[in-house]
Amino acid sequence: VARLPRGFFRRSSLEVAPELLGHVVARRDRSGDVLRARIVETEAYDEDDPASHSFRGVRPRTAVMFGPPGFLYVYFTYGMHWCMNVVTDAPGRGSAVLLRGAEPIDGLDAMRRRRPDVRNDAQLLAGPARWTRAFAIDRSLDGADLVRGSDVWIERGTPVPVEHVGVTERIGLRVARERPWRFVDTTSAALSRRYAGVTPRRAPARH
DNA sequence: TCCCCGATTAACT
DNA sequence: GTTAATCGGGGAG
Repeated sequence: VARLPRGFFRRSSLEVAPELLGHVVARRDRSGDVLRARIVETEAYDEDDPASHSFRGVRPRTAVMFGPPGFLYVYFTYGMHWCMNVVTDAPGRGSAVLLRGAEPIDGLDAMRRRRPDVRNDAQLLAGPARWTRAFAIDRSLDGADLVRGSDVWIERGTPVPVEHVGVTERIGLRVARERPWRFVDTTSAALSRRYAGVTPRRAPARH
């Protein structure tokens, strides 16, 4: 199975985020189990974006975001959760795509082992920190090469057709929340938040 | 050094 | 709908 090439990631995060939907994240864990999942939810972040970790420039934590594309940026948050991103755009540009949700394909037993409390398989990877826990992703994978590495990579899948790509505001932000930079497969049951569709407008007043 | 709060989640009312 | 858990980043002093 072909991996997505470096060039796929060497574009703006706003282009890459919706196009990642439908492709497959693969992970070989320390037990040798190979896990696979179909991407159904992403968010774009960029350096001109007050909500992005790269907004304040290069820091030890965010150095990977400013490096070459096609690498994994992993960060720790809320004192207990890991989240993973795909680094995008040219080197020097602090941009990335947050991987927020996916549908399990292979390695279900290994995922369930890490989340024995989750009843519904569709919920195993429905959220950025749920996904990293089920995939055993932590700081040791920060900076992993998705194009040539053997711990985590991205295989070519079937892109989600544009009519099934939903666009919404990003989740959990207080700053720049309004940017419509979250992308979902509207047909998926593995979203971190249900896609509500276009907000219905109030019927025009009659007179 | 101190303080605030976060690209979250689960368990509440 | 609200909130506790838990810790590292970053700004203020």
